[in-house]
Amino acid sequence: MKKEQKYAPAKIEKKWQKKWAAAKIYKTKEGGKTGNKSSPQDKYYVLDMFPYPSGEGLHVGHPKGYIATDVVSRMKRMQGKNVLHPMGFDAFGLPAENYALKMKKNPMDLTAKNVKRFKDQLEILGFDYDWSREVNTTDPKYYKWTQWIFLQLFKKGLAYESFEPINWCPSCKTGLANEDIENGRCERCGTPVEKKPMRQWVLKITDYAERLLNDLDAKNNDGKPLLDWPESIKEAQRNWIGRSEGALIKFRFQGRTLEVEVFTTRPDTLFGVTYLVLAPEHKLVQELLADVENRKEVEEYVSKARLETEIERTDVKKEKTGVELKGIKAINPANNEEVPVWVADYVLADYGTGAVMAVPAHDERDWEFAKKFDLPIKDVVRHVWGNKLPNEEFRKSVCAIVRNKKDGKILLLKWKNGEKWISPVIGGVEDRESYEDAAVREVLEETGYKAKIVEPISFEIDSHFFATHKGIARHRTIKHFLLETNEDSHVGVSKKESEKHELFWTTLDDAISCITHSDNKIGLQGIKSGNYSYIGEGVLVNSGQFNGKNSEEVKKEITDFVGGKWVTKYKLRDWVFSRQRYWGEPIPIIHCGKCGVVPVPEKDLPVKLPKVKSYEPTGTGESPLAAIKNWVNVKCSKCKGPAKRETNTMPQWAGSSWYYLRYEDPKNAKKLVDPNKEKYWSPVDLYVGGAEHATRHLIYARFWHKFLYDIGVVSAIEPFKKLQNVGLIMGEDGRKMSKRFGNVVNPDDIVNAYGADTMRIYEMFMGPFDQQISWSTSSMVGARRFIERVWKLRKHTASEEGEAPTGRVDKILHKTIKKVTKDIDDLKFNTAVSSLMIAANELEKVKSISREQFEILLKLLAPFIPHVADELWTGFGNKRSIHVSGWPVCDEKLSAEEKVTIAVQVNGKTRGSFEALIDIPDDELKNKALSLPEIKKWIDGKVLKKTIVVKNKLVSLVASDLS
RNA sequence: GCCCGGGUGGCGGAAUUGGUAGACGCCACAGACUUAAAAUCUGUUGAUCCUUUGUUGGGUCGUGCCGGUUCGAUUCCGGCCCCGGGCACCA
Repeated sequence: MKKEQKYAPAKIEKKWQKKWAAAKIYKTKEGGKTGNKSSPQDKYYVLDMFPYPSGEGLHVGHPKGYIATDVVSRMKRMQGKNVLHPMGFDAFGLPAENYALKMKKNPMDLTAKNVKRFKDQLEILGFDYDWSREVNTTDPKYYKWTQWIFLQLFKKGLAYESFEPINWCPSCKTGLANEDIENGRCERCGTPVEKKPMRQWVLKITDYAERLLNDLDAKNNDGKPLLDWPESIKEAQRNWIGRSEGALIKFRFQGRTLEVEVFTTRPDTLFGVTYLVLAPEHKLVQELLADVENRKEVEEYVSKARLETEIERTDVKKEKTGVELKGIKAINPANNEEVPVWVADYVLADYGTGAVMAVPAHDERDWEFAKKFDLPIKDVVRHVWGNKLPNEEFRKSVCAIVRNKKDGKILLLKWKNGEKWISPVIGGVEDRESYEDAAVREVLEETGYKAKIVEPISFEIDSHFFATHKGIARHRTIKHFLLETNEDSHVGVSKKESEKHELFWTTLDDAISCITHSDNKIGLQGIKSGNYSYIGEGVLVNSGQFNGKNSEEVKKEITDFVGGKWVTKYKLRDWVFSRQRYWGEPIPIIHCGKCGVVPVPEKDLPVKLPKVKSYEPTGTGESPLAAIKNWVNVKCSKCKGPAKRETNTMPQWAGSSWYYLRYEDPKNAKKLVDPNKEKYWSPVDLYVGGAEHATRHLIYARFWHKFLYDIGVVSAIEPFKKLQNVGLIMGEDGRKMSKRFGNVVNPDDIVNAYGADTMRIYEMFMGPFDQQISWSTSSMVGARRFIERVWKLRKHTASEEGEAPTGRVDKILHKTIKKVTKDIDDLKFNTAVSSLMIAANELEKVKSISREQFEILLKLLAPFIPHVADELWTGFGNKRSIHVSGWPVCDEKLSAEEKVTIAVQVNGKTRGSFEALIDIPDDELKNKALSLPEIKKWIDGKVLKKTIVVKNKLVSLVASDLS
């Protein structure tokens, strides 16, 4: 080794990348029976979400996840695992196609170029991918199997043609899946999505909803979760799948045989139904139309609703609209009451049955609708406060909220009874007096204000409580009212009343927070929200034989009573799988005039995507492929008669739904994956990628995997054992890195200026891996300094006959081995790097270290800074690369501390500390603590009341004054 | 609105069966080296008050806010506020 060789990353990095490639040290050994004999316990499959090679190129944020898997895979390899760490490209789909259209290039050529550029950019970072296993979703050898999976789905009835209206992006000119929509807009281009009826292929993902949901919480035999995934991703999937249980209940129509079925999660409120609502698209609307008195009005409403975009339609703030089907009445099966039937767009056609029973008293949306159209509101669930008490005295009472007409302030009473109560006007209802009269009378008596009732706010609520000031248990039935008054209507108040409480005016918000009893707040909360429906649980009233029962407990009983069915519904929709675009896998289907829909025989796969001159989307519901006559026109594979190919293509998410399996056996021409190899490698042990894939890629892949499991292609029920999210790297200005903001940092520039190793270790060090964080080039220099110090540390090594290794060095090293190993396993790279820095700092302080000791440090560093590590490693004369050497193992004996610092606290505050041998008895620690001068100072003249000793940690003394 | 994360110095962050808050790094400041600068090395670096001017020693406060449990709370409990994300007219 030359003595004063300077650290020059540019020189060593290229050199090592070539050497590694030449020596094939990262080539994965074959698994399974066909391969080596290593057992599945020795394998480790670590996977990145493969990139979508856009034309934009990389910024420093993109490789962060790849660096992490690289670190993990390198450690696992050194630990003797058979590591599979592959990389490939997801290149079909809208983004590439739109970009190609913009650039006026063929997407096929452009994709090849982008992939090349992407690979070059990845290569300079020194990753350990086994490129011999590279996959590309646009390669016919690959998409042959994507098409094959589609055929299997078709055979099982899980791929079907549908003519239902779907989401259509008028700008991208294609249909979209529910998952491709963000707040009513196309996720790609932001254009508001329209509903468009058209023929399309749909995958029945809803058949798997239950399993997709349940397996999120499944446990292994050892009680650990089957999916070691971030809770946020699991939660996002639960929300997306959106399971809810409820009842299907049939309503007959007055004077006809027709029935309508509604779905409700609240069959307990059935007696409170005051009208029925059908979605505008509901079939029955058309069927009933002939007998509807206001037919024209209804028709107009329905066609208007069809034209609305998703955004207009689902805007929560929008006022409710609807039209009554005049002359049509439905019959409530619970009490045979006739209720009107309405059409309104607040009912969604594609959830539940597209029809709902409206219970305005107990549903906010129905309440709003009923208020607007002046429909009756019938209370059937009574809100109850507190539990029934013995010997209750029953009272009907009112809670009168008085509002000042001028400034909207609310009148409250501050009670002088010593309990510090604050309440609105409350009082009992006299015999033969109405609630309304009582409210007005009480306000006048207690406050001296003449007030008028504006509206009742709630139905009766029940309150059970113990009136401490009177010493009796009470049961009140309370009704809240809103009244209005103005200051000049004050007529004075009796002395008796003014002794009881004083009056004050305050704002609505303030009133809600200062009222002392929550049963008196309900009215005010209703006024604040503008909605007086009660959606909580309670006791049934006005519900015939079910009166007095708890609403939660009575749900199934009422369902049975009316012959309803208890069912489970999901928000998850079937996966709209057709795209009317060029750049995707052709759907392997033939349409024959005689035979109908015919699957392409498996032996004819792949159905290759033909080269075309014009791949502009047509917007007609046909893809550009429809124009290629010699491709479209084929012989029917059944009857050999003239037929046409399906011209729709698959969505972007098709190829990525199974690619992880192909890495296990990338060249297999006969099978998607060899079962032995699949058994050996599956599942993926660690999967790293962005959280934005929570409800698309990760749901689709789980769905396909479960299907492949069902048809015996794969052996595990879930594809990805552990999932780790990578946090975005933002620009230095805290915004997303984007050309638009001019804050893009290019990895090539960073590597040129500082070296790949510096960029790698900095990205691992900058913060918790899964957290979003801003790039900081100035912070990164610390990483470069650290590498320089390690570089210099090599001079620190003693010559062969040098000094004997000290215990201190071994202790530092073995503690570091333990920490770094655990941290990498837990993907806490920032603290792993931090402990490596600490170790290097410590080693610098020591006079000299042995070669073996330095090599331990190098091995721990190797996953993070592979080039420097190998350069220094071979500098010591090692022949084989450090990356195929063994990972150090912590020797607990060497890493154990014999001395610890004991903290001493007096009355909970740390007042001193001392060094002590490990594990010495409590008594000795206590005595030593008491003898310290800085401690004596605090306990002199006091009585020691208690002593707490925590082994190897602290002594806590509790002392108090003598008196 | 519902659900899931999170809130710690000038900055990124560390510390979890409750036990010395601020590891590690950046920035900043001071010193060494240098004709000089850069680089490098050494040291200081939460706020505030007292003491010292023999240059140090010590007190109080401090992990979003308020309250509670405890000898002791960033950590546990109750109530709020703010930020990020998911879902949202899903009956």
